[in-house]
Amino acid sequence: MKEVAAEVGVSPATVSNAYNRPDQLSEGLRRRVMEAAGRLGYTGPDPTARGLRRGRVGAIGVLYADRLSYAFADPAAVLFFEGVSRAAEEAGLGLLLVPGSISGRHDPEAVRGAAVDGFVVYCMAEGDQMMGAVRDRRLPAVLVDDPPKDPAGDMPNVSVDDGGGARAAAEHLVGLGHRRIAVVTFELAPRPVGGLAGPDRQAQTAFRSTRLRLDGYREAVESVGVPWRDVPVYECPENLPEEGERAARILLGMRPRPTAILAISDQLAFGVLEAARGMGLSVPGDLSVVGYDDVPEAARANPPLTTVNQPHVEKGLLAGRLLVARLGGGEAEGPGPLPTRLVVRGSTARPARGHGA
Amino acid sequence: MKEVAAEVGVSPATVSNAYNRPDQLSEGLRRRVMEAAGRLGYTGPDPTARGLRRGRVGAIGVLYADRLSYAFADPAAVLFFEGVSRAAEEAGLGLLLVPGSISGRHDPEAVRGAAVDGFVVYCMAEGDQMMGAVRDRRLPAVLVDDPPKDPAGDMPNVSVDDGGGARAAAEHLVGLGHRRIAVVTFELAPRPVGGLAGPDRQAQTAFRSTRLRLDGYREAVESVGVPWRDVPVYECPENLPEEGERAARILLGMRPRPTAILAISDQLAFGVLEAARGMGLSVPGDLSVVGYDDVPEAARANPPLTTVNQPHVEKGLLAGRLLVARLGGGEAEGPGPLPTRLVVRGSTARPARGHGA
DNA sequence: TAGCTTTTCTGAATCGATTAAGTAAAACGA
DNA sequence: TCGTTTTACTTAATCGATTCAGAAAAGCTA
Repeated sequence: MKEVAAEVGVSPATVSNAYNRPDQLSEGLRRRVMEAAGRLGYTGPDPTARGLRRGRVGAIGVLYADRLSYAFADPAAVLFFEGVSRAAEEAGLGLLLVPGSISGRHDPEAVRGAAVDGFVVYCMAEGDQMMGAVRDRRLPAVLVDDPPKDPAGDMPNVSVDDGGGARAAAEHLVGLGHRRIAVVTFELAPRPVGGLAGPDRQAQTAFRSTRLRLDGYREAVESVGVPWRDVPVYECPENLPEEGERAARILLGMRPRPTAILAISDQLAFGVLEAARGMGLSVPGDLSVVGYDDVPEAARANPPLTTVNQPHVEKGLLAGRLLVARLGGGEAEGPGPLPTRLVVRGSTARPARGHGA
Repeated sequence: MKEVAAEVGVSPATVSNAYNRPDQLSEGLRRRVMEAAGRLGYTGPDPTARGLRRGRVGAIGVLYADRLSYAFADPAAVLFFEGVSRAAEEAGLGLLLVPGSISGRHDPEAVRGAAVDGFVVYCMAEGDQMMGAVRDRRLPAVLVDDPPKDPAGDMPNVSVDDGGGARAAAEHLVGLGHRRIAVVTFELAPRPVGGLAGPDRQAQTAFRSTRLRLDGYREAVESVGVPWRDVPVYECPENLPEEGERAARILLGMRPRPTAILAISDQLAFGVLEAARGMGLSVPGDLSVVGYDDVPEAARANPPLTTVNQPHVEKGLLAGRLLVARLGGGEAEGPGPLPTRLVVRGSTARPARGHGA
């Protein structure tokens, strides 16, 4: 910029104005500045320097608890990102993806070094050290799905009615007459091992939305007199269809065999469907399956998956807009929990006779 | 930082060293600095200021031609991002998503303002003005899939064997005996209208990989004596299953009806499958369908989709690593075209009698 | 034409760090 | 004990812009 100023014979301040407030200088000079800039290959103010001086870098960070590559493998997370990116776009901001873990190690370093104006914190376990790092940055932040227990900070949050959605899913099954129900869930807490999760393990559930869903399932089955301890819960170490398949093969190998499976995500449900196919079980004839998320693929699955819709994109959009509002100095508060909705498709039906009660 | 320095009674340089080169000062002082920092709520050097001084901000930008929300809606793009994010993670860098279009307007502004150390340019049309903006930034950049015609810059690229993959797909169909083949493609050039694309429109194809695929199809069908003009090509304005469905309904309404459809992406192929279902056509009995990309859902589709596998994640990983190498000052060159591979599943078969020739 | 406002541009401080070069003190070798 | 190396810090320049408080020039009014 100094060079451009020298070339035109004006002060750097003027060049800066040429870019940032064209009304502050005469039309002719502005043209000359731009022309000289073009000649010297200057494309405008350096984003970093501008960021430093202005105190805003023009980007919002999305903090994801795990490795970024996991996030991209999860269609629900991707839908959420889509929403956030839309909000960022509206505000003309960039979107920096900030991993909570780097090469497998959980490390708040990325949070400290992220050049952003604020954070959208997604999918963070309660009490995660990452939250401390976010707070320390003293930047506006919006929490999604998992508001931490300590409400010390003034961070607003956006969440969905996870409990209600899960309850609706389970009520649908018990309403159809299912009594032998099994649950396939993803990580209950960071660094999971996988396998059947007894009461102890379930009590460790660190993700709020996960706990809410499990509680929702529980309420529904207990409401028809099925004790929760009779409902096997299989914890998958990763939210992948292959893991869901493995879990389902184990659950479906139990006797008496479950007549229905509640999967805590569509990804896992797809695996359950695959397992049923592989074991020669027809869905929904021999087995009913309910997913969670209602990702686009759910409608195209074979059979079309009954699942719980949650407004992922809207969730991201609202979280993003909320952050943008906070960036602007507002004290905007998060909306109440977003609605979830059971979508009945072709993967659920009454249990075959003799299996129900 | 100045405050911390004052608190401890040392110079700011020492505080900086405490964070960046702990070996430069005594253990005791370092502890005192850290302790004072904690007391004053200082979390370490400001990323922006550090970026300015060091000339590196610790982030790489992924430039996507369209709106970010479109990118997230495309599973292939998401897989690519996954690869790039993995490379970024390896190098301890952040990932900034840079939209080529903001609220629908194609605008290189985001490129100018992106605080990054380099770009991975994905899916850019040839001759896009965006490329000029990237070049002007004079940052290392890696081109993916669509190297622009002018090889003026020294930007390396990573691409896949799109022509070969497409040819294999079409050869598979003609090998099965199909002669009435139709093509469903996504945008041929920016700002598409959609509809049947005649030779004129096809000649405008601005995305290199798209043209390579179309050419691959063409070679294969012409090799068995079918003139390319007899192959209807339907251009969808967006890469969405719904668009593929609409396209297929139109193509399948033509008489004589095509016995096979080549879809240029799996997303579109899913729509084709849906259209066939809706029209009471069995796949592969009445209609064969081949996709492109081999996204995870392809294997789970009903029927499992025959498609062309391309290593999306690896492509992103290589592009990311290449950029990282360039960032380090290396002159690393891109690998040759990555292989594509036809994956035959359940959506293709010999045409029903009487429809072939 | 004097006095006043407006327009157009400049000077200089500032944002928050990094880093090469330099200095004072401590440790070391002979 | 003197010269030399090492250790532990500091000084001051720099990264590339923004922005506020003026100053000079121009335009306007009466």
